[in-house]
Amino acid sequence: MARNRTTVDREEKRAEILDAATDLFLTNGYEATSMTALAKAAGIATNTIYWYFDDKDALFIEVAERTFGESLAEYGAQVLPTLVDRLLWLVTVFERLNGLTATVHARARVSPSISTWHDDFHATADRWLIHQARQHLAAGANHTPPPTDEQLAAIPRIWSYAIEGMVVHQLSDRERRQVCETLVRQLDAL
Amino acid sequence: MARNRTTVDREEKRAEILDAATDLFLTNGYEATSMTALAKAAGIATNTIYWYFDDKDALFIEVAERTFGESLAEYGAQVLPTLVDRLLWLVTVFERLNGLTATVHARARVSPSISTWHDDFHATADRWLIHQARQHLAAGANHTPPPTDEQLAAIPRIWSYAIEGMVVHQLSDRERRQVCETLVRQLDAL
DNA sequence: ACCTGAACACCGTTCAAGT
DNA sequence: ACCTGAACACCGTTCAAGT
Repeated sequence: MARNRTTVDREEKRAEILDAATDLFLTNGYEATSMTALAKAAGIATNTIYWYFDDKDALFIEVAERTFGESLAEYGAQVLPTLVDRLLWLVTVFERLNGLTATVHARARVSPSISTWHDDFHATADRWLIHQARQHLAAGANHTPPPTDEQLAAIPRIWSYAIEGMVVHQLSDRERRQVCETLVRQLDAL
Repeated sequence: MARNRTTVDREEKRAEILDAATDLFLTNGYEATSMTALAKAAGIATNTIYWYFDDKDALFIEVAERTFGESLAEYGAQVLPTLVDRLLWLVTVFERLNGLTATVHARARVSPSISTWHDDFHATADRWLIHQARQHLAAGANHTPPPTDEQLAAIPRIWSYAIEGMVVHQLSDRERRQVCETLVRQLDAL
């Protein structure tokens, strides 16, 4: 029916704009990408973007969500035996987003939409990290006594801040491994 | 002599502009502060700023340097007996810079001047943090064997990323203390 | 419903002209 | 040497007008 046909077309057009935005945001950064340049890459007038998206921030959120989604899908297809490997993999996921991590933190202070998205993102990330920590500790089983929930509470924060910091400060592979190994060694020693 | 008189006047005028910039950057943020608003606050024409400073980034660097300098001066006048207290104090120093930490990371990707300043800043911070860690370990003296340099190498990075993360993500006092206590407990356990 | 040309209210920065 | 009015080349966003 016509209703359905239209909906499909709309999604296709949205996807085209998102493709261009993803490409430009990841290669040139958010601030360096103007709506005009984005429209030109998508082959439409600048203001047409506003018929499909609320504003530039909304575009950014969808780009970030899409990129993270793709990365998480790849995770299932991989074998990352150790916790150190899994943390290092997370760093590469964030690195793919290039300067977007710094952009999120800067824009979260002025944009309510990006701020709430950022909060949700960290809530999800924290759950994943605490799960990884528990799994790692259970596999080791060489500690007496096991750390309490209270003691583990700060772990996902320290880890996510470390991951963001490594990406933002562009550490080398060697330095990253050193940091991740220290993080895991410190968890074991807790 | 006239030479000297002129130099003094110039420094005074620079200081006036810096006062206005510090006030506006810290309360409204870097991006939200336009050169026009800044000029109005300083009581001069917008383009006059460019006779005293290269560009907006140069202004930012001087504001950041000045604010950190003042905070470090206060450090000497305080008594912070434990390492946890010292880390928590560092968080409040960064917090005073409001959203400027996120701005530094975002601008460092596009501005060479801010990038090199940022690198220098972290080099200094790393030396201070590693000194604090060593001092703390020496005071405790209840570990066998003491951690090697290799093992301590990642500590200043983990700490500075955690401090930046706590400020950027606006943790509560309680959460901050929890993170800092965990960081120190993990150092002791190393 | 979809798309656009033109305009709006900005932005950081430059430059010729003043004193 | 110091300061400015006016302009430059942008920016994200809006809106009336088209189809």
